Parts: sequence; C-alpha cells; structure tokens
Amino acid sequence: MKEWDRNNAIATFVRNRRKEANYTQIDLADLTGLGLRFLRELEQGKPNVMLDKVNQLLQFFGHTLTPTPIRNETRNHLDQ
Amino acid sequence: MKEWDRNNAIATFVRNRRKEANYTQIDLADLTGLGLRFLRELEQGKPNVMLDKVNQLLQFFGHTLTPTPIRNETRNHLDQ
DNA sequence: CGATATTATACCCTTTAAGGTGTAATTAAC
DNA sequence: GTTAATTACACCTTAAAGGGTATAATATCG
Repeated sequence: MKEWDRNNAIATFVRNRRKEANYTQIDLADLTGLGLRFLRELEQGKPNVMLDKVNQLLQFFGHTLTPTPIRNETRNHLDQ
Repeated sequence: MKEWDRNNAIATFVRNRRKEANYTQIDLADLTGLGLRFLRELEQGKPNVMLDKVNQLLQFFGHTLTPTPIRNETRNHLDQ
C-alpha cells in the first residue's frame, strides 16, 4: 500500500490555501460539500482517495489535477 | 455523479502517450501492474478513479498529478 | 474485403473509500 | 494557566471501485 505523506503536493496545497483563507477544516468541508473525514485524511496525505473528490475540493481554489512532469512538480505547485 | 469525458486531461494524456509509445492497452496494463478494465475506464474518461492508481500509471510516463490553475490546464498539459 | 487485433462495454466478486459520529490530542485564544 | 476551538485518530455502515473475465464493436492489416 502506498504510504501517507502529509507533505505531498496535494496535501500541502490544500492545507496552505485553507489557512491562507482563514478557514477551518469544518468550514472547507461545508463549503465544498465534502466530508470532514475525507478532508482530514487528504491533508494527512492519504494516497488512495477518489480523483473526483480531490478535484471537487481543488475547484474551490480554482485548480484541478493534471499530469505534470515529475521534475517540474515543485515549480508547477508554486504557480499561482 | 460526475460525467465521463474521454477528452479530459488525464484520458487524453494517457491515450496519446500510449499510442506514441506503440503500446496496446494490454501492454500498458501489464507494464504498470494495473488492471486492463481500469485502464480502459480511465481512457474513457471515468471521473471517479483512485488517485494512487492514476499516479501509478502516470509515473510510467514520468509524470504525476498536481494541482494546476484551471486556466493554465491546457498549457501545462502540453508541457513536456 | 475478410481475418485478426484492439478497443469498448458489461457482469460478478471482493475489498475499500467516504460519510457520519465520537473521542483523544494539539493548538489557539483569553 | 484554563478553556475553547481545532485537528487527528478510530469505529461502523453503505456504496462503489478495481481485478478478472466475457462479449460486442471498431480499427488495422494483408
């Protein structure tokens, strides 16, 4: 089984954006229609989550998941 | 339920890369350790797939899924 | 054009992910 | 320092995803 990594690109992105917007995990779950347990597991770096649920969350921040060359991952992640 | 879209960024990416490499769906399933049925559903644009399975596939092409600004999706997708 | 290869669709079964809820641990506010 | 708020962890239930397999449809090759 893949390992959890709370510093992966998605977990870091969601955690940072949520804190920048001054939302709690409960706030963000309500705003996006997702379960609180899902959001918490995602921020803890759970690898095996549903793609559409992640995109539902990222859409709230004007983002979506796309294939990115692995060496460019960090740069793309910093992209505004 | 989200709709299937065989032209979404991931389906298009996987289909194009697979054809460029002259693999069949069976070839790619064997090479990546994924099920043939999963690969077929992914290329048909199934939205609710497992994130780690998608990354397992994209890793074969040196890519991974990262949050991308929605307006930049096309450009990022074309990035080598 | 016919045969073969490949892709798309469908079904069954087992395992698993997400929602909801509760509790414990940590952090923040006063 | 205490309390409240927030986050992390755990359990139960239900619905669904992926592996495997079979069949239908489409594309490719000679």
